[in-house]
Amino acid sequence: MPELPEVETSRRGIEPHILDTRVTRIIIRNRRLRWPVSKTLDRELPGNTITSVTRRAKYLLINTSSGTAILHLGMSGSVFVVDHGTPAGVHDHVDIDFDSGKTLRFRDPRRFGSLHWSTTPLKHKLLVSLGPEPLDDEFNAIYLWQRSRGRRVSIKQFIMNAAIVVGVGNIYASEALFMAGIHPRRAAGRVALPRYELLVAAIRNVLSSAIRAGGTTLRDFYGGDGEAGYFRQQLEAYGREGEACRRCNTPISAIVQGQRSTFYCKNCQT
DNA sequence: AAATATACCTGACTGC
DNA sequence: TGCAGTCAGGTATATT
Repeated sequence: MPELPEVETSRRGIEPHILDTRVTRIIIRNRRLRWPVSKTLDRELPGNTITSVTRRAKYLLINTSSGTAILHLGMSGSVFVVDHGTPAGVHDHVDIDFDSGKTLRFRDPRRFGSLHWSTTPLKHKLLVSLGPEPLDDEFNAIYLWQRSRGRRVSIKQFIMNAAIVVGVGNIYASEALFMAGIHPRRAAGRVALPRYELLVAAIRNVLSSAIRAGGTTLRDFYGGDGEAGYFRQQLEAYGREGEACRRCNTPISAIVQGQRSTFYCKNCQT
């Protein structure tokens, strides 16, 4: 599943292949993604040259001088570069052809992904209310502490709220709270500033090491499926119910919060 | 306003 | 071996 590190890895992977090349056509085999893909995209994208590929939260922004394609990979999406004419599979919903002979292909079995066209992408409805990037300086302990005052929502749901901070998915939320020693059910408003220092460091740490891992295992991303469980072996809490905590040997507990599974150590996290 | 539930979708897995 | 049922998960949106 594409977490922020995989989206960033995808960005780094595709950009050199499509930068400064011109879109010759777009083929949309299935418009029924999370939202129907508008025909505006078919009309506006072809003919433009790619100026950069950037990322905001888990959105990939494929920029041209006259507008931006906004792509979200959802739960099961991936993008990769193939040669023109490579046969498409059943879940290959969109192809963007370039004058280089290459095709950028979007594959998404569960169709939770989305694709939009915008001339002002950062003001797009989907992006305008997003919180800071977890690896930027404006995401820090004081910021989190201030935003959390008076909030009774659990700390886990708080850090997964994209209006607070983007890019912390279900897996990394459990991991970061484990690293910081904070109980996932604790109210966000009852976490003290020093513990937010630990939490911010943990979030940065887990995301940046996953980006490094992603860069390694997704090396042959193009044409591959890119779904390798590159971070599996590094997980300390997620998916380890009943297994020994690596710190204290207490069996890891599993609970459900907001319809999502949470894993934690009831001895180490308070 | 904040918190919580729901919807979207299908591959992988479980139990009969 | 097949089949029905369950689960997973990002996030906008609806509901409480």
